[in-house]
Amino acid sequence: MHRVRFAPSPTGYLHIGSARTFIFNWLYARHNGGTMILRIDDTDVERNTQASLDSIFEGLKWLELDWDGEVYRQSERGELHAASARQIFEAGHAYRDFTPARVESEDAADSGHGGWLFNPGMRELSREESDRRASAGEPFVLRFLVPRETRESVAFTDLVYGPQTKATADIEDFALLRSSGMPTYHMASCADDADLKITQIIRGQDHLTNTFKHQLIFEALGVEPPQFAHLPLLIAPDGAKLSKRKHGPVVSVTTYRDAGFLPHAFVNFVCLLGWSPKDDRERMTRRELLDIFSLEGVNRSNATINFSETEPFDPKAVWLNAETIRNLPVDELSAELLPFADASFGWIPGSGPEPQRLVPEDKIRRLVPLVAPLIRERIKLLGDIRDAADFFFLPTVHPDPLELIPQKGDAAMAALVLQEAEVALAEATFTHDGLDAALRASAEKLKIKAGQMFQPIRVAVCGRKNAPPLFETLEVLGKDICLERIAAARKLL
RNA sequence: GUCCCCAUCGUCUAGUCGGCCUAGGACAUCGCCCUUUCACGGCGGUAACGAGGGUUCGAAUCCCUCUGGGGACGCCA
Repeated sequence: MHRVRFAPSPTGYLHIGSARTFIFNWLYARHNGGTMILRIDDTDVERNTQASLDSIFEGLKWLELDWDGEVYRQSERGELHAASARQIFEAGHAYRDFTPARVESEDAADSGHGGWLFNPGMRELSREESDRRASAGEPFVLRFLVPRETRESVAFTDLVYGPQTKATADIEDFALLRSSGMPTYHMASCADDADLKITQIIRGQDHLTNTFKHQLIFEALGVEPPQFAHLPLLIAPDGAKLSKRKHGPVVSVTTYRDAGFLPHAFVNFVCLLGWSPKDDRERMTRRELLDIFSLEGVNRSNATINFSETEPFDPKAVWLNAETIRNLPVDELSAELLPFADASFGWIPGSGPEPQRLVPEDKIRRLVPLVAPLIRERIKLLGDIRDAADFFFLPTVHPDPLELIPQKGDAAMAALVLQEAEVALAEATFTHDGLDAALRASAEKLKIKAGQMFQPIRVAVCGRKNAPPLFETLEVLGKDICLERIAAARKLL
């Protein structure tokens, strides 16, 4: 039986690292027919926000990842945590430390405070004195009494990193309960994992050294510790662990969503960071992913995710997204594209808090399925529709007169082409074949190359040189708009 | 500072017990082809075993040292 959990703390939006931890847990659970539990680690009341919690749920919903109904909040399980702490204390594995809290000093970790293990005098306090001071109301933290005298080391076998041991002499007396009575992360997490019968804890490698402490807690609680699998960390191009504070919105899952990533492309990309199917496969469906996922394929070294000021997304993620777009059936792609089209073209830019419609919704709705097949090979993100398809939606285009001039031609040729095009198109059937026949005949008549014929027309109707294939484009635009735009372009010459 | 982890192309990675590795794939990049533009697609190129010692007939693969990188060391999670 496999029971895994995803345990985010709601102190910021859902970021890529957390999403990956979720995905690996999810894959593990689904692959093994296990259960996936969601647990909100919200013991730090100071830093928790509802907005952050919303963002986490929103992100998971977008990724189309589910869990098995059970959602727990640590803040509602205080009694369990307290009881567990009491149990450890009564069993003699913890002691009260009445030392006042250390004041927030910046480099606490490296300013000569190196090998801190415990506060002097506190381990030795007799039970009577400890009880007396506690009942007198003196504040204390409950610390784990690391068994340095009776035991050399703590060991466990990580499912990814293999056998791990750490000398008890290197483990400090960590806190279980704060002076407020609230449990620390270590206490709450282990008490819950034990109570919820979690069998595998799959989490970031930044917890690897914490695991020795957790091992100790489980033992003190008298329960069999779960198995652990630590995942290599995701690091930024600057070499540091990915963090919201340092690297900004690019680490947020919603940033990917808003730019027009498809959920599965994102999941696919994230899976490739620190895990490999070992057979050179890169694009995988969700089905394939969960069929072949295994902790054995998880790597041990950290993975750099590439992004920069100019390219906010890892090029491989973008490629994967483009591939996914190209392989989507037109109707599905259209549905995905619709909100982006509406946001890009539907409204008058900067029309204030109550935006005004620029293009009617039904027009956008009608056009998107026609445009989708023409741009699917030309966009990498759904949001690219804004630049790739503007001329289909916007009422007017503004061609650069210089661009109307064809290769190895001049303004006179452009004028001639447009004049001829106007005549030919007025007669032509607006289908791919009809337009093909009409315009090639025109080129022949003018004794110019097909390309020279097409370029001025393309620029006239699209407003620029780079656009989807001409005939399909003209067909979607329709005769009226094409003739109108060609006439307008002629005036520019 | 103390402890832990890691180390193959720019990036993500393959490399089961050491020989089949003159190190494979993908992205990115460069070139060519296809082509009405842009894309897509096809073909090809550049590009890596951090260093030094061992062990061995033979090491990217095993051991040691160094170096480099990351992480943890909080009454945060």
